[in-house]
Amino acid sequence: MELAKIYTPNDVEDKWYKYWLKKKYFRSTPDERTPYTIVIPPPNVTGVLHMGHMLNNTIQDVLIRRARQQGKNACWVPGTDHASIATEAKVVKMLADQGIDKSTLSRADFLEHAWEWKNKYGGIILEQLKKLGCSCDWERTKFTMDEDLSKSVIKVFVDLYRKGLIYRGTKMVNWDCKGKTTLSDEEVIHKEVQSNLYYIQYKLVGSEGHVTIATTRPETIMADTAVCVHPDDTRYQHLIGKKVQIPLLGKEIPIIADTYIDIEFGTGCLKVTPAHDINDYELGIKHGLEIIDILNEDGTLNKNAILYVGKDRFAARKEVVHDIEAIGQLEKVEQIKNAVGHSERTDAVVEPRISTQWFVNMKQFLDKNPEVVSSVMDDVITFLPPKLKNTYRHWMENIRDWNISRQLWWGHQIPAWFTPDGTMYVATSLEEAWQASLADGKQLRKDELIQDPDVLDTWFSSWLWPISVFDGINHPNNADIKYYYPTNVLVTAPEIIFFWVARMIMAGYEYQHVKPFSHVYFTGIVRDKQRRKMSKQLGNSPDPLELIDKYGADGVRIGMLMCSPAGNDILYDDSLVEQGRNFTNKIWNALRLIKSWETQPGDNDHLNGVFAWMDAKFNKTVAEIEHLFEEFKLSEALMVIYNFIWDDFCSWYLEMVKPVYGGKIHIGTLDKTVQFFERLMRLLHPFAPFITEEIYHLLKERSVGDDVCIAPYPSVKAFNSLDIEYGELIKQAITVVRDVRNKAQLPQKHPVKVFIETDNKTPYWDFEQVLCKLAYIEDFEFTKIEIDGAVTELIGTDKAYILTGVEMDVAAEKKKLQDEIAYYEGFIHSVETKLSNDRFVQNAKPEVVEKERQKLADGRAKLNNMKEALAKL
RNA sequence: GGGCGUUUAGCUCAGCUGGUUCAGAGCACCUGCCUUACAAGCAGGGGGUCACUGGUUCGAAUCCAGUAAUGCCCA
Repeated sequence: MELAKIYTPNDVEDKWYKYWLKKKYFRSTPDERTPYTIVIPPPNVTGVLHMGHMLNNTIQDVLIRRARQQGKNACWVPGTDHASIATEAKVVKMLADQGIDKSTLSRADFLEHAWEWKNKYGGIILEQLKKLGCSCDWERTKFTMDEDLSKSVIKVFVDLYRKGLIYRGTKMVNWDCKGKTTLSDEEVIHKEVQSNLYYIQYKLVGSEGHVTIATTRPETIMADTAVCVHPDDTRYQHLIGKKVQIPLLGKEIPIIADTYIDIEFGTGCLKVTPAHDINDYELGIKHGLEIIDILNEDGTLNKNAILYVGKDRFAARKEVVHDIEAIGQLEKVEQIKNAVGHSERTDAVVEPRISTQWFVNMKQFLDKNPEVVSSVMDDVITFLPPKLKNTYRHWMENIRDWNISRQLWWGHQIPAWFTPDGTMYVATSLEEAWQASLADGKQLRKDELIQDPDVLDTWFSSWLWPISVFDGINHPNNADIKYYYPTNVLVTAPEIIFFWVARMIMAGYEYQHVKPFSHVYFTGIVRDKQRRKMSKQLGNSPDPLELIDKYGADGVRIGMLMCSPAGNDILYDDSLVEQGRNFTNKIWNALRLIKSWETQPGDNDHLNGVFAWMDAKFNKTVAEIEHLFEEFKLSEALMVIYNFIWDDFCSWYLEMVKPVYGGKIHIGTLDKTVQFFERLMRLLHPFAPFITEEIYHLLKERSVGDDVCIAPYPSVKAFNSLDIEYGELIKQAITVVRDVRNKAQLPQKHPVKVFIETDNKTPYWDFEQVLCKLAYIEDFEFTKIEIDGAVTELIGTDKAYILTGVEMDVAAEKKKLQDEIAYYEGFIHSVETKLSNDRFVQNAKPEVVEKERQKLADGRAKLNNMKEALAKL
């Protein structure tokens, strides 16, 4: 068989992915096996695969594939969410490009366009996940606006409303002028920016003089309804109760006093704008001030502003400043740094705005479900890394009500209907609402009931995800939800901790009375080498599909995972995926080597030690990996496998069993080797699904259904550590001999004679041929005496005399020995000091003391050997 | 301003509830090799006062306190 010299992943990957799908290996239905469930954190339906997704989904796939191999019923549910704001924005833009203005469309027409768009472009990301090798049960693919999921959302809304956990209220909310909708607090990103602090004079009414206020938002002066000072502030005390005039506008407003004012900040005199600042709003309520809203939904000034009507808030700001300066009432401008809220989706500067919205009463919700906090704090749900528990608790303790209404069309329309007299009916359908109104004695036609035009926050759908994908809201006891819930692990980014993790836990306890998942694995953020977050705007992110194309999905997966412990950011660099690709190539070439061997009968007893070593070491490695998986240390587990395959298997094992040039291999050795290789492929498969499947099948003919994808994952088995010790000793011996040659600048194959002085000849007997082959030893013997003219080296506590046949550099040899003697003398000294310290011997644990004694004995033996050798020189 | 974290090799990170002269891995770097599986490779090698200061202890990278840098979240 001809195998390419370099591994080419592309064909291999497509082939096997199709094969797995055909065999329905990713399909899961409830049965008697233990379930292992992961629900994908649904990406936006508008989304395309980015580096963060790659990392996140690789981790999920590793976990799910391993579980599948372990014989669990592995179920990974894929899907997308409808992303109200982002999707609506895209559709609006698409329509605008076609010359259609959204405002000219009816809601129904708009939604038709939106669905059309979704069906055409939505879910690209799911196709991309297939390229990455993700083993989702695609038959279970869900979308938050599917019929059953929508029903779940409406049902939950009505239920929570009836329980008094959802209310409608007028409050100061975050307004996104670009998206023209409110946002929840979590959707507002505070960014530190340079701002101007304008000092503006307000003239006193009825007397000379003025007060000066400081503001970063001068365009809001038209909405001022008071000026406020601290009652103890001696600068202003005499002015309390008087009036000032708003510049330009000339309107008179009172000077009020409140202890809320920070005397130190600015001038200690605050303009109060109840409609456009949350704190001012509170002040306004307290002092009964008028609330004047001067902003339109798109951020332009409305007629209430009287001046600058129709102008954008930022344009108005400039003009206000300019005009105030012109009338000499701009005192000064200072540069300050302040945090300004931006919309997570549109990046528009968020305006505080009074409006009537729907809220979830979070405090009450948590009081009702105390497990939401305790489950995380008590590790009923474990967080990885655990440090995020604190963040979680802190948020929970300072939680504010969740604004769940959005002024959009794309999403779940709020199931509340209003009668012409303003009575509201919350119900799962118009029919139900109408019936309720009839019961109230209202004589209305159905079409007189008007539904609230707003939709629900997308997160109000996705918080139900672990339940709703199994239809557990509509059918609480169906077979799926009973079998798959709670899920095992949620893999997500730390940025989502409040949006998702927290709220999924809330929904889980409210509706299933059980946690939604047992573990939450927080991935890091993928950044570039300069630690900048990867983003489209910066253009610092590679295209994931190009990467897969160039390095192979396995290479990319390995590269991404190699260096990303839970919670740590990953600093992406091409060299990572390059390393991944190199590794796949290494494996490929190991296969090529094995496939090139021709077999012959005979015996291979001389390799028994090698087999025993490899076997024991494999089992030891499996145990290590098992342990690392338990702690979700996937990077480390991968690294262990990487080293085992590259070093132990390729660099040592294969070299040991490899026939000499032109020679043939014993059939039993080939069988053994194929077995080892196969076990390694099973071990590696969760990380690199494609190449492992390919190799698994190239290693030998397989019967139907014998695929690595479902082959048992190697389990922990007992092993004899002596087998490992012997192998490691021989490796050391080989290295020592090579090193002697190297130091003497002799060619690698320069023949040498080696004499070993040892108490235990077994390892040398077991490995003699291998030792001689790899170290190019011409003649190997045991000895009980010094060998003249030989370089002396230690292999553990054994002594090796190496005759190179070349005059040795006595001075260098002496120097080497002297250095080592000095080292061991120091070592022995330190151990002796420790042991002669009574307090150590008395206080330390007995096994620790025993260990120290052992160290001392070992050290002394070695020292003696070296001293003797030195004396001979 | 409040809270949480981090600081170990040039880079990215391991180092569990103190106990091998404990300082480790991968990458990068240096030296020598195109040795018929692999130069996407092989054989070797150098490199760190564990941020700083003090404390606890027989013993500290590890525990405690303070300092300094830095990051994240919230306001």
